[in-house]
Amino acid sequence: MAPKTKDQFEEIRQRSIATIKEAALELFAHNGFHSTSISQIAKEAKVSKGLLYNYFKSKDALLEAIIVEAMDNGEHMMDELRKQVEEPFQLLELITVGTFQMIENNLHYWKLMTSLAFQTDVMEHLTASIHARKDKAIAEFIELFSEIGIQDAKREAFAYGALLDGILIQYMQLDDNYPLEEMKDFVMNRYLKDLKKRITT
Amino acid sequence: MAPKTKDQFEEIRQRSIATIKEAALELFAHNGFHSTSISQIAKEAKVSKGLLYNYFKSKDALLEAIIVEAMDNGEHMMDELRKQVEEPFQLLELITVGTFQMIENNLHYWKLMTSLAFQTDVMEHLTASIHARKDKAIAEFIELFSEIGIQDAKREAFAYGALLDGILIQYMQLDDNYPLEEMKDFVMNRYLKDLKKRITT
Amino acid sequence: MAPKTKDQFEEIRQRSIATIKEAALELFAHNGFHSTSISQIAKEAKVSKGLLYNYFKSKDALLEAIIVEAMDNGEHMMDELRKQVEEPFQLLELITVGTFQMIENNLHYWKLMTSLAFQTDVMEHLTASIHARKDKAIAEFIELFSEIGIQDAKREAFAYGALLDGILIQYMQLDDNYPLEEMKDFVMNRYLKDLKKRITT
Amino acid sequence: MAPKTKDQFEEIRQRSIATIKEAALELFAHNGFHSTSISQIAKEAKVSKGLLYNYFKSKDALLEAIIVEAMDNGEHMMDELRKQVEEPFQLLELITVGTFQMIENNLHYWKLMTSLAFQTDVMEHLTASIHARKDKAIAEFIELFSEIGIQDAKREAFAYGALLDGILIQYMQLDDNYPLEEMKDFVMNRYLKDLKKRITT
DNA sequence: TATGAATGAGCGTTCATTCAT
DNA sequence: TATGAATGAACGCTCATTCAT
Repeated sequence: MAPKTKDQFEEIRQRSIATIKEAALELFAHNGFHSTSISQIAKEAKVSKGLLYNYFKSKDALLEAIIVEAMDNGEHMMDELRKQVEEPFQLLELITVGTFQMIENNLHYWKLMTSLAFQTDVMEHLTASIHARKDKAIAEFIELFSEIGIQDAKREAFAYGALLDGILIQYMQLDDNYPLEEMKDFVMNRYLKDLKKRITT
Repeated sequence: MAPKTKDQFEEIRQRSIATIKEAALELFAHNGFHSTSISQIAKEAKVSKGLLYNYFKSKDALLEAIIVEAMDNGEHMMDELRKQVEEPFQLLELITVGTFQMIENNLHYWKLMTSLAFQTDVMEHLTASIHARKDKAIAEFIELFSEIGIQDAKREAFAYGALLDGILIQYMQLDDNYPLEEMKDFVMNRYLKDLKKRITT
Repeated sequence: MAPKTKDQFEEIRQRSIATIKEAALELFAHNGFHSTSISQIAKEAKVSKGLLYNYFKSKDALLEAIIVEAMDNGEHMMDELRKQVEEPFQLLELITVGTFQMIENNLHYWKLMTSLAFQTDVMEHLTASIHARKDKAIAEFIELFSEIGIQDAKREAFAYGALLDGILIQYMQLDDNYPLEEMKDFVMNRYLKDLKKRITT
Repeated sequence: MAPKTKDQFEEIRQRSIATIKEAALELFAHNGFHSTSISQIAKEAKVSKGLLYNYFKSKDALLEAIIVEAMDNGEHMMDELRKQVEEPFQLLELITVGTFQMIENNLHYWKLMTSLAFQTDVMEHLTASIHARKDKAIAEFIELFSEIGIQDAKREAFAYGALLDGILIQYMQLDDNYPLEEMKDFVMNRYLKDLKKRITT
C-alpha cells in the first residue's frame, strides 16, 4: 500500500534511461540518426514511446544525452591515464594507443559521431556545451605538447591530431582494406620517434 | 510551333538535368540530405516534381548522380594536372595545393561529401562503382609515391593522405578557429621537404 | 505514527480535493480546458497524478466538479442577497451590481465558463443536473420580475437578462476597449429607471 | 500528353479547398475545434490528409480560413443591405432581422464562432486582421446610430448590440426552450419603436 | 516534355488513464 | 492516502512518390 520510495523510483528511472540510451545508440550507429525512428528505438528497448518521452524531451535531446555520456567517458579515460603516468611523452603514447583501441572497439559508434560532426542540420540543435568541451580538449592536447617540450607546440599538436584523425577516418571508411596495423606502427615507431628525437636534441 | 528535333529535345533534357543537380547540391550541402525535400529541390530548380522524377528515379538516385559527377570532376582535375607536369614530386605538390584550394572554395560541398561518407544509411544504396573508383584513386596515389622514389610507398602514401584528410576534416569542423595557413605551411615546407630529403639521399 | 482517525482522513481528503480544484480552475481559466493537461494540474496542485485520479474519475469529472461548485457559490450569493433585502426591485438592483462585480473580479474565470457553455463537445458530458439548475435560476429570475409587478414579466426578464449577458460578453471580448462604466450607468440609471417608472404608474 | 492548363488546375484547387472547408466547418461546429481531428476532416471531405496540408498549412490556418470566409460573407451581406436601403433607421431594422435570420439558419456555425471568441488558446493564433475587422464593424454600427440621429449614439449602439447579442446567446444555449419569437417581437416592436420615438421628438 | 494535385505510410510527440507498490 | 513509471491510441504534420492530363 505504501508508495515506492524515492530510491526505488530513482533506480527504476536510471535503468529505463540506460536501456533507452543503449537501444538508441545501437540503432543510430547502424542506421544513422535520421533513418532511426523513435518507434524503432522504443521497440528495441522494449519500452513504450510514451516512456521514452518521459525521460527525453525530444529525439534531439536523446541524441545529445548519448553524446554527452560519450564525452564524459572519454574525459574520464583521459583523467585516468593522466593519473597513471606523470611523464608527458609517455602520456602521449598512451593516449595514442588508447585512441586506436577506442575506435577499434566501437567502430559503429565512432562512425556515428563522425557523421554527426558533419551534419550541420543535426548538430546545430546541440547545446554549446558540447563545443566548449571540444575546445577544452584541444587546448589540453596542445598543452601536453608544450609540456613535452616540443617547439611550436600548437602547430605540432594540430599536425599530430590531424594525422591520427586522418588515419582513423580512412580506417572507418575502408574497414578491412585499410592497413591499420601498419599505420599504427608508423605512428608509434616513426612519427613519435622522430618527435622525441627533436626534443631531446 | 515547329516540332522540335531530337537534338533540341536532348539539349532541353541536359539543361533540366543540370539545373536540378545544381539545385539539389546547393540544398543538400547547406541543409543536409535528409533535411532537404524533393519539393524544395524542385522549387529551387524552378521545375515540377514530376519532371524531376522523369530524370531521376528516386531521391537516392539524384544524390548518386551528384556524387558521380563530383568524382568525374575530381578525376578530370587530376588528369589535367598530370598532363601539365611530368615530374612526380612536383605533381604531388600541385595535387596538395589543389586539394586545399578545392576544399576552401567549396566548404559546404565538402562537408556534405564527408558527412555522406559516414552515413551508412545513405551510402549503402549507392552503387559499387563509387567504391571501385575510390580504390582506383588510392592506387594511383600510391603509384605516385612509388614513382617519386619513396621507400615504403604504400605506407607513406597512406600516411600523407591521412595527414591531408585530417587537416581538412579539422578545418571543416573548426572553420575560422583552425590555423589552416599554418598547417598548409607545415605540409608544404616541412612534411614534403622532409619527404624529399629522404628520397634524394 | 499514531493511526489517523476517520475525521483526520476526511480533512486531508477535503484539503486535497480543494487544492486540485483550485489548481485546475486556475489553469483551465488561463489556458483553456483542452489546452490544460492533467499533468499540469497535478504539478500546479503539488500532487501526484494518481492522487488526482483517486478523487476525480476523469478530466471531465474534474471540470464538472468545478462548475458545480461555482454554481453552488452563485446560488449561495443569491440566497444571501435575498436574505438581506426584502423589496424585490431593490433586490434586482443588488443582483445587477453584484453580477457586474463578479465578472470584473474574475474575468478569466467567466471567460472560461462562457466558452464552456458553447463547447458542445465538453458540455454534453456534464450531467443533466447542471441544466436543471440553470432552468431553476431562470424561473426564479422571472418570478422576481413578477414580484416587482412588471407586466409581461417573462418577456421583460428575458430582455433584461439578455441585456446584461450581452454587456458582459462584449466586455469579456473587448476588455479595456469596452465602455463598461458607461454601460453600467446605462443599465442602472436608464434601463432600470424606465422599468420602475412603468410599474409605479 | 499536354499538361493541365493553369485554369484547370485552379478550378481543381478551388473545388478541393471548398470541399475541405465545408467538411471542417461541419465538424468544428458540431464537435468543437479541439475535438475535431485532421483525420476526421479529411475523411469527411473524402480527401487525403496530405492534400489538406497542400492547401492549409496547419489546423489553425484552416480554422482561420473558415472564419475569414464567414466574415467576408457577413460584410458582403451588410454591403448588400446598405445598397438596398438608404434610410438609416430602416437599415437598422433590416440588419436586425438579417442577424436573427443568419443565426437561425446556421445555429451550429454561430455556436462555434461564439465558443471560439472565448477560447483564448485558439484565438491568439489568429491574425490581427480578424480583430481589425471586428473593430471596423463596431465603428460602422455606431456610425449608423449617429446617422439615425440618436443622441449618445455610442452608448445606445453598444446597448442595442448587447441586447441583440444577449438574446442570440441565450437562444443558442436554450434552443427550443427560448422564446425567440417573443424576443424578436420585443426588439422590433418595443425597443426599436421606443428608439424611434426618441429621435423624432 | 511537363505539371502539380493527390496519396498514404510513417514521423515525432502528447496525454488521459492505469497500476504496482 | 499517495506515488510516478508506464502505456498506447491518437494527434498534427511531412514527404517521397504516382499519375491523369
